[in-house]
Amino acid sequence: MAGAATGSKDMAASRLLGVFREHGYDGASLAELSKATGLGRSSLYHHFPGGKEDMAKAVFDHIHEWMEISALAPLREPGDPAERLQKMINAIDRYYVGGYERCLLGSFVLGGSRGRFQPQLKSSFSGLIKALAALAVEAGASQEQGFERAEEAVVQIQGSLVVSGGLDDPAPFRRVMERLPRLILGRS
Amino acid sequence: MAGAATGSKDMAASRLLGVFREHGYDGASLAELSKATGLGRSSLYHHFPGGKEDMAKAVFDHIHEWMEISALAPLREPGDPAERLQKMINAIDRYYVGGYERCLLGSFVLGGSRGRFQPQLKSSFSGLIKALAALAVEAGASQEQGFERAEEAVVQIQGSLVVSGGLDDPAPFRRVMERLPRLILGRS
DNA sequence: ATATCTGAACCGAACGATCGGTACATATCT
DNA sequence: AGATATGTACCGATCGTTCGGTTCAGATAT
Repeated sequence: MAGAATGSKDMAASRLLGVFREHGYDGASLAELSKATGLGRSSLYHHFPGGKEDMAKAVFDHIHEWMEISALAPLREPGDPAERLQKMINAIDRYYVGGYERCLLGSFVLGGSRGRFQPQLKSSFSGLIKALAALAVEAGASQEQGFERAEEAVVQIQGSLVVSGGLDDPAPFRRVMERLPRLILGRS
Repeated sequence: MAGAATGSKDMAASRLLGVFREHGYDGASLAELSKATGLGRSSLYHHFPGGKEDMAKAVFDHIHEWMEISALAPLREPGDPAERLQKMINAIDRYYVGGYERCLLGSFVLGGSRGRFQPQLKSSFSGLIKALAALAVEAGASQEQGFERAEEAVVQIQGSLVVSGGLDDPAPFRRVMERLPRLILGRS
């Protein structure tokens, strides 16, 4: 049992994530956070002494870890760029349940709590863009092209989640997922 | 002075818009809505008997009206498609202050209050997509192509507002604004 | 003309409920 | 015993909403 030390806290964070995802930061109440985790109020404050804000930070860590392991790691493996990109796309598709689930990052950006979490948001978005840009460069793009393609990819992912949510129709998200390989790897 | 009858209610709605835009639905408190409009709490309830939800609905109407007049009307005028599109792009750019201001539609989609306003959200997004699609078709695209381009345009606008907000950098939004003409009107 | 009535617009105070957060005594484990 | 974890009861602040009451322009009545 070497690396399994993150156990209970990580479990809590994933439950908290669900609540923040559904209600946003302001909309997520301690009552629901408590119910979702199965922890009483004081237990929550034991694990997250900084209160609600601390819980949200833990959720960011959780997301960061997920992104690193499930989305970015495949991009850095050896092998065919197209295959590695597809692994990441599949991970993202699973994460957003085909476009039916909201993005917590987007929710925090557009919600009233942007300022509080700007560093985490910035780090998440730029990390994602950088990893995708590296892959694009590997696939033959120039540094500048690679960055532009990567930024556009993240823009389209985020935008499609908003539009799919607004239309109550996962099709826009699905179409973006299909466009991603050509967008990142080039037009041929 | 014929059509100026929408006066005070519309004025209030535009002030309310600012608060909802900045704090989201859950984050916007009656105290701030009152301060922003200059109306006391109970005066707000006089104009919006349905309370906070009613105020948000009024804000949607306000947005719908703005979109119809400032963004969509130019698209329907006679004249060069590229020029008409550029008018709309300029209007959007002004509306989001070059990427520094949030989108209320996106905020409501990603926030906890999506279900309450789904009809309005759906109508706004699909109206925008339809108008852009019509212009694309006029510029030579097939029906299907036109719709795809229009959807992608809205996806990119929304996505760039999220990414620009997350990175605290208006550049992604600006780049999308620059890409829009080619995206809608075709590659040539 | 002037007194009377009406109703829209407005207000601050107060409501019950819930908010995020704390204190503390009791478990549970080592 | 001593540290870690949890449940209960509670705090003041703020939430969205409602209430009682005032102001004042304009219609109506005499």
